[in-house]
Amino acid sequence: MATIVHVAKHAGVSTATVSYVLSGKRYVAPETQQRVLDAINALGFRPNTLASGMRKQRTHTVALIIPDITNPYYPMLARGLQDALLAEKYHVFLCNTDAQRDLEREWVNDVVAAKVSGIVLVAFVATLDDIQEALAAQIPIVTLGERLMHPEIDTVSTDDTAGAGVATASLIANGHRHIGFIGDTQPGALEPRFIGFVQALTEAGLTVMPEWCITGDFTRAGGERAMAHLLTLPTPPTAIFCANDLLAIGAMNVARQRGLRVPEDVAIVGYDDIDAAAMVMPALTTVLNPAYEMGRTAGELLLTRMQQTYDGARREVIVPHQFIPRESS
Amino acid sequence: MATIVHVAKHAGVSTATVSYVLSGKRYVAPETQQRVLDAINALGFRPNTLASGMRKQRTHTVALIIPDITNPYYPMLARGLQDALLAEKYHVFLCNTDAQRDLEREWVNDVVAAKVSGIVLVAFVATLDDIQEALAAQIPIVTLGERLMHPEIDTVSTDDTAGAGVATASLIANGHRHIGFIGDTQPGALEPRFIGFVQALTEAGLTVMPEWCITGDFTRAGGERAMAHLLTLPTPPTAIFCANDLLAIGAMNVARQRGLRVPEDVAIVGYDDIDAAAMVMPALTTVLNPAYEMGRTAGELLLTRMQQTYDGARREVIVPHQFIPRESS
DNA sequence: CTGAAAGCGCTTACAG
DNA sequence: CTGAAAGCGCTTACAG
Repeated sequence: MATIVHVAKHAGVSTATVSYVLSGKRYVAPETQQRVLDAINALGFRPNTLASGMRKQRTHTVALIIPDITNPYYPMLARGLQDALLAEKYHVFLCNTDAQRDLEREWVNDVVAAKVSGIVLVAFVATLDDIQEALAAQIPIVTLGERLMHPEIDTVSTDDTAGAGVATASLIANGHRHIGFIGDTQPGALEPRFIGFVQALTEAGLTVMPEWCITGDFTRAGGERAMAHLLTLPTPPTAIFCANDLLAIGAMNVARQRGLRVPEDVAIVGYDDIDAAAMVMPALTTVLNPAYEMGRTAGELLLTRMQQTYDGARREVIVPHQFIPRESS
Repeated sequence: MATIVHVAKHAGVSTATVSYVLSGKRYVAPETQQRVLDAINALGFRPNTLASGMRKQRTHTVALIIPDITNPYYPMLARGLQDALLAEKYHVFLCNTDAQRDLEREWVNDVVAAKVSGIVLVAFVATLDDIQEALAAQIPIVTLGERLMHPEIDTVSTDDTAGAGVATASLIANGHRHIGFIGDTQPGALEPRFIGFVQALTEAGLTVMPEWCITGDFTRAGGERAMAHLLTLPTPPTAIFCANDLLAIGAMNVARQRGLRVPEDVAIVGYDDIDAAAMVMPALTTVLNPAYEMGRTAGELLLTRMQQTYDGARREVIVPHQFIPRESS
């Protein structure tokens, strides 16, 4: 394997000059430059990224720290990030935390020790305390969602309240007056979807009926249980906004098993736009959770920090949601 | 940040000794060892992996080179790999090639230059030529599928022929005699699924009807088109084996739109067991493509090579498929 | 316009 | 049982 020393010898220059033609950090006479380039080609030289990382204490890689790549939301996020980083040829470390605090903390410290150039963090439970080492090491961080506020951490998020509002409003626009909710009515990461639902009803002058608002556990089975319960009520809602697609698909299956037509007898809207949403029958109306776009945005924010083209105050970008009307409403 | 030099001073030993207590590669007197350990704790020392990688020309990371993490098959594979590597704390690089040859080649060369400790490669088009640098650098490689045969490359694969055979046999066992196929009847990566189908019919003494074997393009739309075509035939098949779930879901949707009952009027079986397979109605009978298990196995094979606990001949492990009966057949 | 040389933080062959 | 020192392959402050 050729090193910079071989190239320097071959071109009759110092290693410093080779390094400078590679980095462009100082002027090199055109003819010298050409000789170096020729030598690089002749020897098939590839700079050893490890050695340069060692000098610079940065490895030209970005750590993506997420709960679980197996959750359908994250692959898109990962791809968006990679696509943003591709042109600059950053590598990406994939780190799964299973949303456990000690793992979130451990991965952050671990990749700091590995001298990554930047971190994209989807933290479910970590606090600022847990990422102290990264902050101290001055490694740029972008978080998804608004959990980790810090003057030097950029964040990208979506406006779930608005997304839920649009989805609910579409039901109202279709003439529904009896509208239910399946999801989480309690404070937590997904509460904004409930808030958006409530706001939309209120703005339309409708009242929120507590017995139509069910807390389910965000699985298909949870949706089935919630729907089964709603259907025992004397007057069930004619439309339901579900806080995610799994819930919606479960609800839809139960409705159809009971002989109800969707959307004629009950209209159903979900949230996220997972793959299955387009595949079920009827295809599910939903709100796209823009994972790809968020990943890409995170990558772009990170790049400006890593390349030091920006080092001002905290930025927060909100990626627009997108309502996807299909057949279930 | 504390370095090995600080630890050595603090413990009153040489850096060599610190290094040896860390690696366990030579005997260190118990008391000395204790002093070093205490110093490490006192200073919060974390070895700089970059520096050690630089010396050893290996970074304790594994590159996962796949077409696209966004394809629902690969997240499971990635997770299986990570879980296998977790105990040994290897990092993983995620590399998307979009199944393009130049990208496959480029990523391999790139991660070789980055001195990864091992490579898990899902190559769609690369040949042995394209991975020459990795071979030359003696970096252990595990490939998925049987495309890249080499005495030093371990591979893990599934027996798709057998899986397709079991799925088709289940249809025959249910009394079907008119069985169609949607997928790819031509040579290629998914041909084994057609071969398994043909073998099962042949073994049962049934004839393969060419007009019931449709080449679709492995999307839901492809399945819809194929099914629509089959239904124009004077006597359509009463059961269909589809070479993947997307195809099967498309076929099922068209059947139901035409008023046919599944499985009573047409039975349908898919392949892969993607998330949506369990969510559609009726839930899809399918064959599990054991992505997680394959990732884990790849990780295990790689580990033995990276840790040099094995360096014998090429190994090939075949991960068992699993038939998943549900409602569509 | 370019070079000589120190240094990033480890590991390990050599020596005793 | 342990240490002194070379070296992995770059980058960059210093110098001219």
